[in-house]
Amino acid sequence: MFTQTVEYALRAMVCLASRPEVPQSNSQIAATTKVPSAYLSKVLQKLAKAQLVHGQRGVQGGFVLAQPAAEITILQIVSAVDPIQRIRTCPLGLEAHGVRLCPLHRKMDQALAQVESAFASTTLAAILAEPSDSVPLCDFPRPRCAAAVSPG
Amino acid sequence: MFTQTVEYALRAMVCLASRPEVPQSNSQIAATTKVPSAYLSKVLQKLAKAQLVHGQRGVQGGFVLAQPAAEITILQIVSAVDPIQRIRTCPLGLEAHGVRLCPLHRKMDQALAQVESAFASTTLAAILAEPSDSVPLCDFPRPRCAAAVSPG
DNA sequence: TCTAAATAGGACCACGTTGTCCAGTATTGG
DNA sequence: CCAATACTGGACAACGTGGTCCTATTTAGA
Repeated sequence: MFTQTVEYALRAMVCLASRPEVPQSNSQIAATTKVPSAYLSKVLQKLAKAQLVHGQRGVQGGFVLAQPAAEITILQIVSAVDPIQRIRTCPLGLEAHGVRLCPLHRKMDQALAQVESAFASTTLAAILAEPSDSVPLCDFPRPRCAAAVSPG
Repeated sequence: MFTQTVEYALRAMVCLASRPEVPQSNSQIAATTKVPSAYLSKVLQKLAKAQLVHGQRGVQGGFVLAQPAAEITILQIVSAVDPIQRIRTCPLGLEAHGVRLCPLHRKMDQALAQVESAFASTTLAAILAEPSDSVPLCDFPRPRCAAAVSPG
């Protein structure tokens, strides 16, 4: 239902949000998120174009969030890499349906709207703050770990 | 978000449900639903394997619903051609997440669950019965038309 | 200034989905 | 039995997504 690219983008953003201070390089993020690094670089480029991250070249460079995690929603991330296509006009091109969709497409669009709304109301910060047995991207069960594996 | 195949399958099922008595041939359905007929035949085969429609060969053959429209849900149709993949285990394969997903994947799966639930609670009959300005697959605005274009 | 680190971005390939075409087979009617 | 109808199913082409690789460019620091 969601594309691989969306999954990757969300992982990368969670990774960045979990250590907001230091820039993280493509390969660091790739290691933490288990995303193929060459492909991750494409995804990060899309996120950069959408102004969600900022990439800094050169030694000590890497990526940082372009805004505080509390101000970035899941929907923004999804929209940056693979926007949810709402159904706005009849897919059959029937004149009579135009903007007022028939019950079938109305139902489908309602489902899309629900997803959109759920994603719009969830920020990166909320994801990281949520109490849980497990922490995003982190392989040890208990809390108190900084959500990302600390590099050796 | 939803695949083309899902869209086609739903159209075909609505088409069949709108005239439950007579079998409709592939090309009739294709014309009504504006789906490429060669591809529609693949979709109908999937629906047949899922026991949602029954195909009858030979003269006067065609497809009919295998169950009453009131007993077929949108979810069944979607599942037949392109099942919604719920997130059941951590996509990163992290041991600690196992069944108890981290907040990120929990959120994503909740969105999937919402869609699933919306589709599970909607039947074909409900789609056709719903009052609306426009009728599925039908290009004239007012009700009282049988939801499918009557053949000349 | 030179080198190493790191992003930016283009070219390219593999694969699944979508879509087409064609031969095979069942069914009805004459 | 014959012919027309219509589903069944396999082979194959077009296309977009996911994924790899290689080169150019920027930047920090010795």
